[in-house]
Amino acid sequence: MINFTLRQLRYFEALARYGHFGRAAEAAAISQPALSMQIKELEDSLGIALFERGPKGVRLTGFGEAFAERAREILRSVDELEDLARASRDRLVGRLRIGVIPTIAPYLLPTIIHELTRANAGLDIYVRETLTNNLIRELGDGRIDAAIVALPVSEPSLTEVALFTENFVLVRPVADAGRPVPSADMLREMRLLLLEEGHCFRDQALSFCNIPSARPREGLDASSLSTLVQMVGAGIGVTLIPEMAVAVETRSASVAIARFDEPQPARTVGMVWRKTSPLARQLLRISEIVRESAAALPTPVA
Amino acid sequence: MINFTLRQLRYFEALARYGHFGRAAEAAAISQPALSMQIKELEDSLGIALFERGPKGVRLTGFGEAFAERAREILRSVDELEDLARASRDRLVGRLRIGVIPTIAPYLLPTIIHELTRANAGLDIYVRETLTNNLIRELGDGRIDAAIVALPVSEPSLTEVALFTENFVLVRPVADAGRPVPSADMLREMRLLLLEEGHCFRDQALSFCNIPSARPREGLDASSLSTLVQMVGAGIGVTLIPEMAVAVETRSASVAIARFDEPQPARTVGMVWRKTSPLARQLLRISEIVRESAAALPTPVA
DNA sequence: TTTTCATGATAAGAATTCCTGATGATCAAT
DNA sequence: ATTGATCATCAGGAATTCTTATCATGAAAA
Repeated sequence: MINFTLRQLRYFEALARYGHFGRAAEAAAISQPALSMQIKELEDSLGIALFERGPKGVRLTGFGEAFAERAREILRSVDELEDLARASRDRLVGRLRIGVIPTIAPYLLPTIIHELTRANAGLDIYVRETLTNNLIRELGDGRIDAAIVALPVSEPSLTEVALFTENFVLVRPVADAGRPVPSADMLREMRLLLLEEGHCFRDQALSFCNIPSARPREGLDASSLSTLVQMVGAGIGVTLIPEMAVAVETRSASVAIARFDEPQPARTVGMVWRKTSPLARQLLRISEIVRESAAALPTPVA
Repeated sequence: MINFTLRQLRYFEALARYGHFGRAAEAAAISQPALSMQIKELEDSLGIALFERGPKGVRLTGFGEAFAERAREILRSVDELEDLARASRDRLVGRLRIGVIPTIAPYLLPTIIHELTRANAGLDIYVRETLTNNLIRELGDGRIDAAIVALPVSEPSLTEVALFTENFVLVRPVADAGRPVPSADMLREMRLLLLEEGHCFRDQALSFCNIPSARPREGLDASSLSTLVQMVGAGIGVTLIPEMAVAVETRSASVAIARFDEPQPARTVGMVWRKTSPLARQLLRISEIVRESAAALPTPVA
């Protein structure tokens, strides 16, 4: 059974380079007998001589030369692998799989993807956009590395850090623009358009209005904030959207935006990952980048 | 200082493959704690986690996957290197540099090169044709691996093995064809054509005639047996050639060949190499191939 | 919940490997 | 012959690696 070690390859390389046990041993920072033994062991395990010993030094055999060529290549690969490790130690490298809920993704992702790739060249970012429940499950399965969702998640196996808090604003037809801002109770009596079941934002909006989320509601639910705003523009009703969505969603729709009186409805957005994730340190740094990116987004004047 | 071992790489590969310490340890034929320790050591030396531990097994991190890809490549190269060693153990491989003296080379080389490459596919044969002195020097310098010369060489640092003994035959003009074969003493009085100084064959011929080789001689010396035979054909004199040369050299010249009476002049041809050469075993086998090749050569009828 | 099971980590001692320093053997040059 | 240089060998000790036994943790089952 042939079985040499990287150490032997390194010693071999030194001896091939110097052609002299004493000097090669010095270069390898070991004693000459240690080098002799390792070379001998290497040759024995290979069953073929690598060097021809002479009184004035040693010389590679024909096989030794072929061996040296491949050995150097292996040592080079090993060095590169070590370099890769060194370079990856603090930087995030390779693949980052991040999940984001649909009511955040379209507004936050362009910025944070840009910031992350800028800060970490060579980082491949995969994005998964789906409902919170799915994200939590995929996080547990190791299908994604982190998720950006509304807090709290309250999974003991997950670490969660808050990123920012955002208010919800009222979206109503332009005709209503000047009218007073309705209270939560008034809102309950209005025709309130909401997202489909499963979106946490739907539950948050209902909660603000003190409406039990289980209660069946008349009217169609929308599958995206964009659709909701279009429906408001068509005069079907009113809705709430997170303020982060205002800039994007009201660009092409003729609707009026109004802030609620204090206490404004709001939600806390955070990032979560497995407590056991070895990326914990890097994920914490990423969460900071995301926080800064979010803070830099334009706030709607309302 | 990062410094991992091939062993760690192999263990890592097993764990990456099985995703389970126990099964990977079994596959690597070690205990589970031993695997745990080596993986931990590897991760510590890299300064970055390779696996994410979970209660139902382990999973590669993003960096772990990049690492695995390169690690597998390294392990593959190592395997190939071991294969190379195994394949080279008994077979002669790579480069064989062999020297042959000019009075043998043209007659023996075609056959033995053919035989050697047939027996050892992948063997590159380099041939050096020069005088014995040069061959011995180049042998000592490691510029060639073996030499085929007339014995004895009497260098204590060299191993010499006899290959075959060949007689010398007389080459004389066709007009002399029927005449009795001259004795060594008679030969001394005839016009004997010889090779230049430095050829051992010149000394061997002179020795047969009991002529001191130091004595200056009239007439031009030839640089090859071929020229000698041409000169005989032109009626300039007579000469001796090794019987191995007869078939080739008398093909196109009109000369007569005659064997001497016993004891016929002869020389022993052998192969020599450095005693320290690690190719010793293979060279001995090669010498046998050469011996057989020589024996198979057609003997002149004379 | 409590128990059980599976998984990886840790600890202690034994086995193995590796290294150092001293010495030996060989060869060449003086 | 003597000296100097070179590589091999040896013995003892240091370092590494392995095994067995045990622990800690979390998930599944009762």
